[in-house]
Amino acid sequence: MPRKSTPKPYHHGDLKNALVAAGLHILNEQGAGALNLREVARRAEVSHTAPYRHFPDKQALIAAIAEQGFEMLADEIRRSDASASAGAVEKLIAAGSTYVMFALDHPAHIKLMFSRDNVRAADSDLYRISKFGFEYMVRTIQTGQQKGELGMSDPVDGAKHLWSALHGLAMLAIERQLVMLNDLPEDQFRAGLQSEARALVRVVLAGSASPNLQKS
Amino acid sequence: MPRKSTPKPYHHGDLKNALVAAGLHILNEQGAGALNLREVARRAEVSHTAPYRHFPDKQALIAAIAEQGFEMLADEIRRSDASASAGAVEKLIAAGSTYVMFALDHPAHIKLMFSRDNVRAADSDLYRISKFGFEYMVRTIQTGQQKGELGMSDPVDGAKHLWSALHGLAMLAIERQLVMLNDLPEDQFRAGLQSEARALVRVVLAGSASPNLQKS
DNA sequence: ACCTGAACACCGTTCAAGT
DNA sequence: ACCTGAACACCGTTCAAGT
Repeated sequence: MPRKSTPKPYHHGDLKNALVAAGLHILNEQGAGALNLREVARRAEVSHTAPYRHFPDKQALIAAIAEQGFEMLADEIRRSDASASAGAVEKLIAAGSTYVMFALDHPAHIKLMFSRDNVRAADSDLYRISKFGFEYMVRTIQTGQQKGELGMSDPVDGAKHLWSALHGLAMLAIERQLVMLNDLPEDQFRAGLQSEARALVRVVLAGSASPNLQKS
Repeated sequence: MPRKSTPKPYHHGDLKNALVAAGLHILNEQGAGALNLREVARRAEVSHTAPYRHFPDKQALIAAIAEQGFEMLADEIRRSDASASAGAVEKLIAAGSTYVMFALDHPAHIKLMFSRDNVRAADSDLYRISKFGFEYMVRTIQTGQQKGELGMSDPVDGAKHLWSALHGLAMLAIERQLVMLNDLPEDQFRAGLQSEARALVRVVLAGSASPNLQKS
């Protein structure tokens, strides 16, 4: 008899990806506290030991979920680059805003992505993709300098400052540490944070271009 | 017979504080993964149910540990303020560097302090002390403006930008995301990060003072 | 090759007792 | 008032079996 289209979704072919998808779902719906191997197995409808056929331990599954997160973030940055207008400043503002909005939309996921406790360093694919955002900023700054749109001295320093500022804003936002935004309704929180992100990129770019910064 | 000076350290008087101290010790020595109630009880040499006489649940103990962390951080910022020279820029650079160095010295602790998963919002003492750093920056910026040392428009915006940048740098540093520092030996990592923190404060202050930042 | 059920050590929490 | 031991539900991981 021919297989129906939805009887046993995996159980054989693609359990590995199904487990990652299940983990992602749990992370988004129930948060990091609910992300455990047995729950993942339950959602994928396999026994609680089945995941061990595909991942050596819990950390390996989490690393795979983190990698998927960095790929999602890289996709969004590429999309933001494509739809932003041509100038380097505009592209950096768009990418910065995208980074912070990604964090707001996937708070548990981005915390997991940047948690050394959860994510082993060993995986080189994970390492590579985790640097995408930073390298995008370096490249965009370099291009902007060549076109005379940015007055910054060192692109790597500039990207470091931008990334620090954006990452900090994102983390403080998802931990509800930004008092001025906390009491706003969901949609205004989002709009307010986006505006903060854009302003922050402008401030860092302006500061990086400022000539009178002696070393210390 | 008279009590010796070290036989049963608590068991009565101050178990609550002893539990917080034990938790702190575990956090610093073994990391967040090892911080659980039974381990805390073991280190305090009481039964694994004794903590429930002082904290309703694990989260309450963690909130107390977080509060202690914010108090330690506030102390360090006060110390930094006292020893920095008089100018607002110097004070902000010193405080920013102090913030980042605190994170480097207590990585598990500061992650716990800023983790909404672990720390309930309910405790008003905790809430108050958690705002100390931000409010210090607002006050210092205001003073600097009054003395004409800072050209910034809004002190709250300035403090927000500074805090975001410093918090981001601190988090990225402790998660070993700053590639350019990772391969350095411990002491050079520390020195490099401190230099980054100081440079970052200068950049944000310069950018905040920059006149040509139109709203978006 | 891939999956399962029993089993072990461990944790958070509750509860009936002990002093 | 404060502390303890037994007990329960739950998790990560291992292992001997099953198809």
